[in-house]
Amino acid sequence: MDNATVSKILNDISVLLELKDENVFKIRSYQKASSAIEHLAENLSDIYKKGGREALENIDGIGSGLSERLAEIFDTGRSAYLEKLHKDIPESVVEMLGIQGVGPKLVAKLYKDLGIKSVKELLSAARSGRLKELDGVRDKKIENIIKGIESFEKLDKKRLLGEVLPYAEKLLGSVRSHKKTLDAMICGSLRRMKETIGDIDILAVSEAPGDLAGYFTDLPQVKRVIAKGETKSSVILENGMNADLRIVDELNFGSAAHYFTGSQQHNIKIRKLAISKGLKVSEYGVFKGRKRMPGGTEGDLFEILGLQFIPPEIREDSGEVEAAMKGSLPQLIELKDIKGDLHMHSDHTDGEVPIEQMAAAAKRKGYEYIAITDHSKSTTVAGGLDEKEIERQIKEIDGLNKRLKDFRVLKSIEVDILKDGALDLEDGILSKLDIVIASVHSHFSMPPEKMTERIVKAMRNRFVSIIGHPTGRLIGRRAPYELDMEKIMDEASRTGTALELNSYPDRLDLNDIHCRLAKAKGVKVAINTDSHSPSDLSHMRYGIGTARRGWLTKKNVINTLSLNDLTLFIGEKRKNKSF
DNA sequence: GCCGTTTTCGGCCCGACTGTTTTCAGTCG
Repeated sequence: MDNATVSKILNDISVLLELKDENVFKIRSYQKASSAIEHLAENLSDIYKKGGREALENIDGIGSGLSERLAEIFDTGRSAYLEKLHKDIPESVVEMLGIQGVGPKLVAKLYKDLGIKSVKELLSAARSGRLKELDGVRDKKIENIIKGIESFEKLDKKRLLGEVLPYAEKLLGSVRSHKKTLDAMICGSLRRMKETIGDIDILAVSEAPGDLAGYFTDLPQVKRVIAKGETKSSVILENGMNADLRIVDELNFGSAAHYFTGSQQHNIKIRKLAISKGLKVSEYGVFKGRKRMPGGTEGDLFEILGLQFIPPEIREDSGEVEAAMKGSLPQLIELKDIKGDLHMHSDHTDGEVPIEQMAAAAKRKGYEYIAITDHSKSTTVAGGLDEKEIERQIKEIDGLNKRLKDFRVLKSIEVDILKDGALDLEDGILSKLDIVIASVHSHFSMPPEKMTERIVKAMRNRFVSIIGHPTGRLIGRRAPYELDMEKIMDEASRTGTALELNSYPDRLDLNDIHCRLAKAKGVKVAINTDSHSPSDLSHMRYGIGTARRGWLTKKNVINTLSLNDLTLFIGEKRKNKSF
């Protein structure tokens, strides 16, 4: 069983406990454990297999009670506790929690006192006025419930980072354009560069907070105002997303940015650490008794607590606070470290423009090299290239390289890994290329052992320098193919093969957790865009964000190397005649 | 349910906004 599944079971339990009005700290324990497991690089099931319940209890947030629940999950594949909780509360009741402004207390009352079991039943009860039978529910509340249900479905959906970030940046631009705005930034999961985003958080400093709040809630893209105050406003946007604007004094900008960036688990950890030092942390600063400690930046906050600056992307309470205490945080990779892009398509296959235009676009980005990696013949839908067409492309690129100054186009191919792990092209033609990416584009549903063996076999070809989008997932549309990632990584490390972090917004494959595992296993990563047009080159920042979430440094990533060193890396593997 | 350089029991992050309230609970992040 994978960590995501276990994490979800614990989270589901916490939600049901909330509806049962259980002890809030018990609920928080389940939430904390769920989050800890979600961000774990190693497979929890393996940890249990190797070290039993004792090994589980070594993980922060897991004690004897939870280790027992987890042991049952691993031993039997299910949780009797969750099933028992679910007997009292059907899934359709839980779904009502997704409505803005409807929380566990209200859902419990709706279900228990009125027998309302679903969003649909809630809507008709709201319209008929039956909700007034409940204590503390009056006209305004009913009106909000109806409005909440109207945007319920859209709100529920998480969206891709690559969709939301550009949209949020426009919104940020609007906030910044207000005359009284002194400063503004994006916070929340967007700043942490999570692969999917639930809502948009913007923090601002303004000379006239009331004016700015009014301006924000009146923006044309705002569909509905949920809350509007001097310091906090919340709206639903025309695209169905939730956006919050928080306005603070300049003095508090840093501590508010920290608080507003999260994650929640990270904030709790930081605030607990502060308490242990006799301090208090809130969005208004660090306090000793009533006295506010000097300094207003995020850096100051960390410094007062005796911590290194923790980059937003790794604020998940997955070891970053402990590392910052010891001063052992890594220097995370940055966009400017990238010297080239090793996965892009041209109009020879399914790309939109000629090679020369892709090269020009990459050069404008300040890159030193790119690889043109068109598809191979098996990928017929994309017009994959056969040997003759590759020979022609080689000649074209050789010609182009003679004309380009201080830039190099690497001759390459994204070769298909066939069903049995063989490659779509013979070594003879591969050897004429500068670098080769091998990817799976067919037969996605295979037993995990078979899929693992298939990719391992491809890695054993000395011409394969990179495995493209290793899990094949399309976020929200296609599950990753099942494989033994640890085995793949061990083999990648052994053969000197890099794994790709594909930056395409719906791929981000490897994901953040995989990146951390790759780092631990000494596997090199290639952060590529898989660009099909010049504008796709800008997707690199999503790959960098994911890499940073996975604690990667410049040294872990091959396309931070100079062309010369990259060539050495490729050559090193090619020296081996067999694996 | 977790956790412990004061504690194995008694704590557990902190604050804004809304609606229904005469002092606060519920929700959200």
